[in-house]
Amino acid sequence: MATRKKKRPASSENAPLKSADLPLFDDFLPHLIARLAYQLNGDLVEKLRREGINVTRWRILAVLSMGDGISIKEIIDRAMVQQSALSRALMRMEKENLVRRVPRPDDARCVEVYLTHKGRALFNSLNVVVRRREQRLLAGFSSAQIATAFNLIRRLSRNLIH
Amino acid sequence: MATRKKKRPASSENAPLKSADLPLFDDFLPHLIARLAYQLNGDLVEKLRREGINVTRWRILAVLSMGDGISIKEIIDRAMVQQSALSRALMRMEKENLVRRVPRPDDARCVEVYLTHKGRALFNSLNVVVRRREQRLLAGFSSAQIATAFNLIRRLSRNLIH
DNA sequence: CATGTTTATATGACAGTGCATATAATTCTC
DNA sequence: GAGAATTATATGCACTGTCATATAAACATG
Repeated sequence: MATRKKKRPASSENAPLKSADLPLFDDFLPHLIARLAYQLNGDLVEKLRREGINVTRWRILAVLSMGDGISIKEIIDRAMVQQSALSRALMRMEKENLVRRVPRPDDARCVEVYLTHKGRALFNSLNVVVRRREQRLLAGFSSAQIATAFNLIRRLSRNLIH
Repeated sequence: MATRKKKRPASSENAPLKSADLPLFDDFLPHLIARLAYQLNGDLVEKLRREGINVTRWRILAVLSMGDGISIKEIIDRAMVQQSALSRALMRMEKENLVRRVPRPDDARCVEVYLTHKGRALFNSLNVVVRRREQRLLAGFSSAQIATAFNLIRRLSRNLIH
């Protein structure tokens, strides 16, 4: 699978080409990023499966571990989960005693979400394992290169903010 | 600054956990990459929705446009879609006349998948739009920086190959 | 303060996915 | 060349996610 033909970049513009001449995606950064994220995700899924949780739940736990008592609205962008999926996920997690949902006193529209002890313990135990992915990802990088990597990803991300 | 536009929920008042001491994910490269991919994905979904197709289908079209007549097995890793999901997606796409599935003559276990004219036309029309994402992503990058970006992402990806 | 608007979450309907496994074709081994 | 093992794809089932919309609370405005 790593045996893909290389392309000459800059040889021609985006003229309509025969499909055999189109190494379309190996030179397309969004695709490379999608692939990298896909690989990382597979890695993560595998680690979470042992504990029987999925990526959505992991992200929710992670967000909450950074600060409890926030509303669903506030979780959405941090956890990268849609409102509707989040709402359901949180209800399921409440049933399993991983989180607690409490109506906000001064605004009954909002629900404050808290980690339970069980939820926090689960996060902590998983975090140890999950954190190791970074080492493998950055294997062979000097600390200067690591800094470059962080800056680059952050800058790319910033470029996409509307 | 992945999270500049978000408001901190006044961490000092309601934090049994010292969230300020736990910059858990903004300094965690896998998470930054996941976020970047998430942003890109949202972008892509939006563009594809107008044509009524989803990301899975887009990836299948893209892979096939690079070279027809390959088997499902060969599509899996290129399209980043699981075998089972792929199998079904292709059946649905065949019903909509976007692809053709033909048993391979010398090995009837395999199915050769071909783009139809309609499928190829759809890909071409979408590709024009989708390709523009890269420009936005790389806005403000010098060509040297672009080269660095490609090298970095490729290197990170390579590190995850077992 | 009745009513329209906005904001936050929930939910019905249903498409899509993943896991485990079934089916079917090929290859291997003796 | 019969039976076991392997390979490629399909499928039943449960679950998750998405879209559109419902509900419900707070806010705004005359």
